[in-house]
Amino acid sequence: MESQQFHRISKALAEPRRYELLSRIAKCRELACSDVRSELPITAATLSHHLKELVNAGLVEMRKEGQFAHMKLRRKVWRKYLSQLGKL
Amino acid sequence: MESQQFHRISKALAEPRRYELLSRIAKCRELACSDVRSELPITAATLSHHLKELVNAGLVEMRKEGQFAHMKLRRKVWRKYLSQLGKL
DNA sequence: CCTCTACTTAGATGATTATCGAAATATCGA
DNA sequence: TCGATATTTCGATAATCATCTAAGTAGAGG
Repeated sequence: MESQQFHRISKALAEPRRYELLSRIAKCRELACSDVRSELPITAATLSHHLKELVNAGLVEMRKEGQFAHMKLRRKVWRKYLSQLGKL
Repeated sequence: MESQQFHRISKALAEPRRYELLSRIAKCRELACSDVRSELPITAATLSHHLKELVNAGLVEMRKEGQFAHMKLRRKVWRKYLSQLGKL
C-alpha cells in the first residue's frame, strides 16, 4: 500500500466523528447519507466533508442513485491498511 | 480498550513524523532520543513533543537513564489497538 | 415549471496542533 | 565547580482542520 494512502487513512481515522461514520458504514452493506443524518447530530455540510475524506483515503466508495448517495466500505483496502499496521 | 485511549492512539498515528518515530521505536527493544535525532532531521523540542503524545496515548513507555531517555513500544497496548480496529 | 429533498461547494470562523528558537533542568565527566 | 550533552518547557507562529451557514446543483414527483 502506498505510503500516501496509508497516511490519508490514518488521518481519516483520527477524527472521532469520522471514525464513527466509518464504523456505521462498515456495519451495513451500504448506507445512505440521509440515514446517517437521521441518526446522528451532524449537518449535511459536515457529513459531506467527512465523507469526502473517507473517499479520498480510498476507504469508502460512493454510489449515486437518484437523489441518494450510498456509501460502502472498501474492505480490501481496509484489510490492507490493517495488515500494514500489523507490520509495525 | 477505553474509547478515549483508542482515539488518542489514532491521533498519534495520524502524524507522519510521529508514525515514523513509533516505527523506529518498534524496531528496537529500546531507542534513545539522541539516536533518533542523529538519524532524523528533527529538533529536540519537536521530538520531545511527539514523544509526549505517544506516551500520553499509552503506546510508548519511557525510562530515564542518566541523561538519556529510552523509549519502548508497549506491545500489549499496540495489540489491543489493532484488535479493536479489526472489529470495525 | 415548481417544489421538495438530498447532497455539494464556498466562505468564514474558531480550535487544534506541528514546529521552532530560546530558556530551563538535569546529568555526566574533567 | 565548570562545561558539555540530553531532554523538557515556554512562548510564538503558521498551518491544518472541523464546523457552520448560505448558496448552489440535481433528481423526483407533481
